[in-house]
Order: sequence, then C-alpha cells, then structure tokens
Amino acid sequence: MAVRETTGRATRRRAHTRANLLDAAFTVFAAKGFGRVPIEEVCEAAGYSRGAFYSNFGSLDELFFALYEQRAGLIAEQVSAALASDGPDLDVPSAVERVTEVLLLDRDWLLVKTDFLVHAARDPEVARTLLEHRARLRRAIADRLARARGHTALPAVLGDAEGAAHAVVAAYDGVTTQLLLDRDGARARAWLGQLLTALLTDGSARH
Amino acid sequence: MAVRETTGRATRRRAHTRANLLDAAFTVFAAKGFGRVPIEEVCEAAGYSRGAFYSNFGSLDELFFALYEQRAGLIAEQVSAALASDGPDLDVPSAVERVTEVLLLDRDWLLVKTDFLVHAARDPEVARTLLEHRARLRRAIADRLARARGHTALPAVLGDAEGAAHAVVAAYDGVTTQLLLDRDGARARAWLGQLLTALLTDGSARH
DNA sequence: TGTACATCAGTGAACGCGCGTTCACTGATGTAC
DNA sequence: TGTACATCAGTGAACGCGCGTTCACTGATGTAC
Repeated sequence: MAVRETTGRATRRRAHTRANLLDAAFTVFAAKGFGRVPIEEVCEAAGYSRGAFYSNFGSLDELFFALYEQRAGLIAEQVSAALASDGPDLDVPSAVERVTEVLLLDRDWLLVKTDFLVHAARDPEVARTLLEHRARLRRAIADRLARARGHTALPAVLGDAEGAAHAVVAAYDGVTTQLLLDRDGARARAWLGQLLTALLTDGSARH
Repeated sequence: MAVRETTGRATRRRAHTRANLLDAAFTVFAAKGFGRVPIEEVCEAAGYSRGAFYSNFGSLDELFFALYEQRAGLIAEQVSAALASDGPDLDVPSAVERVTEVLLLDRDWLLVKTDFLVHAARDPEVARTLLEHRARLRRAIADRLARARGHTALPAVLGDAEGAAHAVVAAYDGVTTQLLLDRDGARARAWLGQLLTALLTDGSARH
C-alpha cells in the first residue's frame, strides 16, 4: 500500500490542515495535558470543525503520537547541530552549555514529552518508540564524547562513553522533573550544566 | 472546625472503607493511569458501590491527592529509616545501596508518582505539595551527608551538602524515567548506585 | 487563458453511550436503659 | 447481658451532560478540454 502522494490533487490543503491541527494540539496539550483535552478543543484552537479532525486522524491518540514524532525529531536535530558545531576536539563546557539550552528551553515540549512518558510507561509498544528516540540521542552524545577522548578524561565509575552518555540523559531527565515543578528555567539550565560538568569531568573542580 | 473523631460512633467502619478505596485506587491508578479510570472502576476493585465513594470523597482528584499524601509519607519514613540505620559516621556505598532499594523497588509507586508530577506541572498549588515533599527528602539526605563530612569529601562542583542532596534527587528522578520505560528494576538500581557514587565520591574510582 | 466538471476536504447537525452525580432507601453499628 | 432505638454508612436506580463518532451536505481545489 503506497503512501498517499503528498503532491497529487487537493492534498496541499490537507497537509496544511493536518499541520494546523498538530500545532494547535501542541499548545492545547501543553496547557491542559493530554487526556484532559476533548477533540473539540483542539479543533477550535486550530479553527476547524470536528469533522476536519476525523478526516485527518483516527483518534486523539493517533494525533498525539504524530505530534510526539514530529517534535522529538525536531529536538534531535537541534541537539545534533549543537554537538556538531565545534571542531574535531570537544570543548566540554561550551558543548554542555549549548545542549543544555536546546533541551530545557521549551517548557511546553517538556510537558508534552512527560505526558508521552506516562503513556509509554503503561504501554510497551509506545515505550519502544520513546526508547528508540532516547537511544538515538544517547548514541549521538556518546559518539561526540568518544571523539573527544584524551581531551577530557571521563570518571572511571561511569564506564565508557556509552555509560557517560547514559548519565547525561539521566541528569537531563532529573533536571526536567525539577523544572516542571518550580518553573525556574534559568536555574534548571545552570543546574544541569553543573551536574553534567560533575559527571563528565573528573570531579577535580573546574568551578 | 475540629477534625471528625476517628473513634466515635460508626466511624471505624468509615475509616476502613476509606482505606479500602485508597488501596484499590492505588492498584487501579498504577495499572491504567489517573484520568483513565472511571470512579466505578475504583469502587468495583474495592468492592463497593459508587455511593460509598461519594460518601468518602468529593471527587477522584481528592482521592488521588489523599493517596499521594499517604504513600509519599510512607516512602519518606522508609528513606529516613534507611539513612538512620548505621552509626554516626556514614558508609556511603552501603547507604546508597539501602536508599536505592527503597526508592526504586515499587514500580506502581513510580507510576502513580509520575501521574502526580504531570498534574503538579500544570497546577502550582499541587506543585507546592510535591515540592515540599521533595524538600523534606532532600533535607534528610543533606543532613546525613553533612554529618559525614570529612569521612568522604564531596566534589567541589556541587557545592555544599544541600547541593549534593539536590544532585541525589536529580539522579533518582532521571533513573526513574528510564525504569518506567525499560522496566528493568535490577539494572535501574545498579545504575542509580553508580550515578550516586560518581556524584558523591570524588570521581577517583572506588569501582 | 477560460469554463464546465469531478473530486474530495472540511462542515455541522444529530445520535447515543459512558460516566459523574444525586437521592430515597436499607440495614449495619453503636447507644441507652 | 439483652432489647429497643437512633444514626449514619453504604446501596443502587435514575437522571442528564459532555463528548466521541457518524454522515449527508457544500463548496474549495484542481483537471480536462
């Protein structure tokens, strides 16, 4: 079954509507939480009737998954860019700074991502999707760290670059939780920076 | 307004029903997620009619909050106990081991706690409750760490014992996220142990 | 380029189910004597 | 200790609203000539 041509016939309009619904859903989900939002509300925010929704998605879940995929892809690209943007040798503090900025800047995304986590935690199929995204992110980080070996030694307890990347993700998730509660973005970014520094350098100061 | 006597008249029965509803709710919420559970389902699981629910709680939210308070209190006690259970000097690895065990053993609790986080993230009033619990936990950890100063030096990047306690909580939250997704409890506990060791000791091995 | 036509995206009224909420009741639990 | 009584916890049927889903329609968009 071939994917519907995105160029043929009145399909530009369709794609446009779909994108509008996704954008509206992002805002509304972030504000109220997935599962507390009736279809009607997404449609209203996007400026369509409910029929338009059913013409584009089979259910709110389907839209939610599409939304997650879209945004997660976007973030992944931004992180890659942030990691790629200096020479072959890694400047840890500056890379940490840039990645931190990407990961913690959009509170709405953190909210939606957490909603998605809650679903994934109860549905192994959904969890697989999320785990794959995380694995991809981790690999990007690990690769970057590996390439920088010798420049900065990693603490032994964490094992190899894979282990260190794992720790980076854990720190990110931990700080995310705190940020969701206290809404202090600046502090969260500073704090994530410190944590990553503590984890990635050898504990010996660099205050 | 005095709190209703828990000993007077047919109130033992009432307290019993309330406890049954809370226990049933814990199981059902963990399985399906708060917000995906109709009142009827909690009542059925507890063996009561819906009227019994309304006789004890004003809404599912109210029950959910009561449930959170109850369980969070329980965990807090267990953590305190785990921290108190050796002499005046702190044996970091063994304390880490014990606390890790308490914090990551009950997946159902992690699920319910995450549901609660999702609500708190959108309601500052609810967030206050959760932040207070976290602050209490953090203080217990910080106190314990402070008392052990000199025994094990903390890395400078994290600042004082408060900072280190903050890091412990962040690591816990981070590992929780991973555990919710991969369901590998043993690995999560090992991993949290490593992270805490990396954060609390001075990076210099102790493999 | 202009016009007639076919298709299909999006409309919005209508339907009906699930579930929250109420309330007159019943019988279990404790009190008074 | 036993019995009559009062209270109030828990029952379950009934009500009705919110919202998911459907579908006959309209008019916007692209095609053919």
